[in-house]
Amino acid sequence: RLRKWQRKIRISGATERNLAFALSELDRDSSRLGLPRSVREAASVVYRSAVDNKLIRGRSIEGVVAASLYAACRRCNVPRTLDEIAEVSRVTKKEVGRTYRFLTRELNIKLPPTSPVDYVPRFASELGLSGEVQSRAIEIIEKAMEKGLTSGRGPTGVAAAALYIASVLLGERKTQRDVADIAGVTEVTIRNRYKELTEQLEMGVTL
Amino acid sequence: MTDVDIKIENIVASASIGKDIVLTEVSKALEGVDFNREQFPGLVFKLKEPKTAALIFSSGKLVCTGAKSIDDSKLAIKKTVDLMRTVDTEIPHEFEIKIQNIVASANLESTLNLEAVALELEDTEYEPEQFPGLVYRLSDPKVVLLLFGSGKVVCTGAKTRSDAKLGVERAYDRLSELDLI
DNA sequence: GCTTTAAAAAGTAACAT
DNA sequence: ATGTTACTTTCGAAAGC
Repeated sequence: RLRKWQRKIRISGATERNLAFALSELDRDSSRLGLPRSVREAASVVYRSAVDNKLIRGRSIEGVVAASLYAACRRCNVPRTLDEIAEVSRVTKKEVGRTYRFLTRELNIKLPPTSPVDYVPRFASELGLSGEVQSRAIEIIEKAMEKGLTSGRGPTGVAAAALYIASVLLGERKTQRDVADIAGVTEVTIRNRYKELTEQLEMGVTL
Repeated sequence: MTDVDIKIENIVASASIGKDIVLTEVSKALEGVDFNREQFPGLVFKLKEPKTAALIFSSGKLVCTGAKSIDDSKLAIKKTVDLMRTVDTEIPHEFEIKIQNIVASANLESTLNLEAVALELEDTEYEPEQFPGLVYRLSDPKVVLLLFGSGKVVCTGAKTRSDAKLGVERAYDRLSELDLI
């Protein structure tokens, strides 16, 4: 009896220790990404349910924390790319993605693919672009989605191209290099996306 | 059932010549062999015709990849084993060959709105941030399909040509039922 | 899970011209 | 600015870490 009791204490002690470690890891990653407390809390909810459902087995705490954070960012419409999550955590992009798939499947979390629209506010503010440019970029993205121009394309590339076009149209022009750097894509990608958007959507040869 | 043409792009097959072999000996009969025991336990041999690659293990088992038809896959294995037999006459002439995986491509001839497919179709994964194709897992036949916005498709996991074809056709019909084609 | 092989799809990236 | 090469995803077998 006594042995069993002591063992339980030891286990719960380890559980608490692990949770404390996970939460500190979550705080570290979140602050490095400049995420609001609400997102961090959403991530901790995901992490705790992963623990409750015994999904940590065979996985690193860091990996599950990173994947929980990635999922929370998407759910809260303030997405971070797998690369950005991998940069601040000490988990590879591959493992964050793999653990994310595992968690969403096991916890029945159904998240639609990230919309390029969700990247607009962050990229725009980092580029110092106005609310008007943001609205125009979002209009462009919505038109693009209706015409199936976003299928298979990276959300950040689409958001970057839409912001670039909107900035030019509204006289707040930014260089492709600046937009590319902030969106984390190459100039070639912005060029490919805006060529497609300006051609397939009504826009004239305004660039 | 809608008929859709498929093209076999790659075949993975395995075989077992019932006898253990000494890889360093067998490698003398093969040209351009790669072998790093620390890196990988198998000996890598590339055959010119049919253009395939074989992984040969000391247990006498081998894996052949790259063939574009079942006949070519079997022919490639037979040719490789014939070469091995020049330095090990004990290797039997009869042994079993098993097709393990067939990769095929097809065209649905209709563009797809992947975000819509991801919402309506069951058992799918779509993460455009990572890969432009949508992953669709079918249980019967048990194959995995990669669907692209262009309407092009890749089917993998099938062990027979008919299962690969059936998989593509079932996917096509399912997309039709859901008005996603 | 990793290591090695081959192959297609379409997008993106890295480096060269 | 364009071109080439290469990596992302899916699958399976092999022997062993």
